[in-house]
Amino acid sequence: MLRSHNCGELTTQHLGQEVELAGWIHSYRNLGGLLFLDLRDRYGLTQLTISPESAELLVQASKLRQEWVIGVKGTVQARPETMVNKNMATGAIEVAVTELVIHSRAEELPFPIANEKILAETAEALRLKYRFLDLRRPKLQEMLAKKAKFIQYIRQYFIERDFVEISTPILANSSPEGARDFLIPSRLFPGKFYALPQAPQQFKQLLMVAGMDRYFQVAPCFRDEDTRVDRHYGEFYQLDMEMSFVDQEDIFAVMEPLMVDLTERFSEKKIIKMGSNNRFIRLSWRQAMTEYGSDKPDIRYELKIKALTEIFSRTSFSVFAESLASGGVIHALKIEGGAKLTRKQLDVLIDLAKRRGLGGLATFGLDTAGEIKSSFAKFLGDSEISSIKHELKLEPGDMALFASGDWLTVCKALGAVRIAIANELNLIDNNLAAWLWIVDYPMFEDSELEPGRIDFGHNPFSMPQGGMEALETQKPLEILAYQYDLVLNGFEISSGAVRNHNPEVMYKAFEIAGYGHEEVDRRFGAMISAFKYGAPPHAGNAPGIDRLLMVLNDWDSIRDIYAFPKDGQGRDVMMDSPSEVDEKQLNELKIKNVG
RNA sequence: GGAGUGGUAGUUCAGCUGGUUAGAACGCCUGCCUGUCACGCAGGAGGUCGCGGGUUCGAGUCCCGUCCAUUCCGCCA
Repeated sequence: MLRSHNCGELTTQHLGQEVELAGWIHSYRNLGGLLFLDLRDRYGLTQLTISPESAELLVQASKLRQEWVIGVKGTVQARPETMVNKNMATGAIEVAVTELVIHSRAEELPFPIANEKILAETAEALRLKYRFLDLRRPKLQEMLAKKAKFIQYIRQYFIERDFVEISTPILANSSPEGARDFLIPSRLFPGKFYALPQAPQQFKQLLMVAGMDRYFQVAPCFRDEDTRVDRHYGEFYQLDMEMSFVDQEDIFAVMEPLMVDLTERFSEKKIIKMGSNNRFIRLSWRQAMTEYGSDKPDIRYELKIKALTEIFSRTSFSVFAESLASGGVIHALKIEGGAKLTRKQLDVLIDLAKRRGLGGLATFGLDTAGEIKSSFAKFLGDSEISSIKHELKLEPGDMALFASGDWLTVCKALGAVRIAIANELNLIDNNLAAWLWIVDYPMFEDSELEPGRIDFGHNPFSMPQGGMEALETQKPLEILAYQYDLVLNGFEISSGAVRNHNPEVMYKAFEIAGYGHEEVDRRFGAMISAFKYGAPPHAGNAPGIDRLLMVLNDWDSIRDIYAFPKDGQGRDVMMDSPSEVDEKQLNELKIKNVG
């Protein structure tokens, strides 16, 4: 061993002991005759002193620089009483060095490691290129350790409940379930491709058919989509789980206690807004969209939206009247104390609404004296005005923003405005964790690409509520699915469903979305065929592990949660991937180099 | 794919309406310093102002193009 102790463990209990430490030089302070070094390793910092008794040692040590790796032998001694550093775990002691060995030197650093203030501002591109240096910071090391414990806890939870962890293939098949695939050319079958799995969806359902009725996996998932603050490029991990002979309630009953445990153990946040029986609140998709303008609403703050279409059914305000005539709706977002918003703040909000497809926002508020301040009250009748006040329970100082137009556009735009206001008015309490389920998703939706065509709303493998009968008798857009999302503080944490395990129902559902029998067989052949040999009813879901940890800890970026993340454009700037490959490799794969 | 913002020392930034030799802090180098912990003090090195073109007597500054970075949207469970 090149050390007897680590840099975080020595205390006054070790006084007088001869110890060996090793680590990086975090900082050095050369006072001429006396030299101090802070030695750092994963466990902490320990101050080393080199005093003039050994002139040779002092000369040797005066050449040391930041981030060199050294080993020392020395004696633990108490610091003089007035020199104790209370900000340091090992601040009561220091090690008087008697022997010093330099394990390796460091060039001038591309960015400062010891200076957190400057480091925090350092361009991410540079830190990613030197990720091994960035990872020397305690914050990132703690993150990696915490993530490991987090995953360990999850595994333990499922193992204790008789779930079996099963690995599914990484070399899988292209699946037309949403995102862009990563393709891997086959050498043995030129012209054919593997795809990295976007999720183990089909495999886990096949495991249910196989009878492994409780499955889970910390599953790597791959999607070739652009990054976001909460979306890492390319690869991420899901806690994938599936159960047989269960319904939606059973999945909730397994997931909720786990999420509560994880919140309590791995974040400082207090859980709020639990529903009855201490269970998570549930909102239907339609209700969430109407009241919060989002299918992943942040309910840590109120700011609710209200549908007020009825009030204006005979309005003479032409903007609203025209909207209603073309089947539109009118919703209002009430802002308590909103009358204090400045013209400039309102303009920003209106601009946001316009970018989200609205013509604008109409304002209706009461100043502190109770007088109406509104951009459109002059076009309204008395009964409309009193209905607005009554329905929104407007008090002096309050204000509401009105939007009219197509239902979904109004919902989404007001949802964006709602979030902007919460940020602007500091309504968000980061000490809270607000969990909820969004349920009753529509099975189908109007295609955004081809108006008039019908697409799956969410996941084609979900069981329609009402089963075959619903598919045959109800209007497609009115059919709901047993589909549920788990939401925390405005982030979608998980998505899941009761699966459709009946081949006939599946063919029918696909038929409605415009897929013929043969096409379904071609694309989902393995699964459909398996369902013809005795498939149990099953359901599951798959929380994103990285995103969950990020939200629980208020880490700013999903990239903080990976040891070696890709940058904003999906590159690994440290390893320089993606990169070009040898001609020989391309030839083996029968790929022509077009570059 | 679209839009916004930015690019000046190793790093983080300043540089007003165009004007002499482009600055600061930290880091780096040299010297001094025996209780520092953001050590202190003195001195020094370090710059193709992203790149190309243009306007001008004169461009880090203005204009055009281009590349790169970054945020949001599109996309995405």
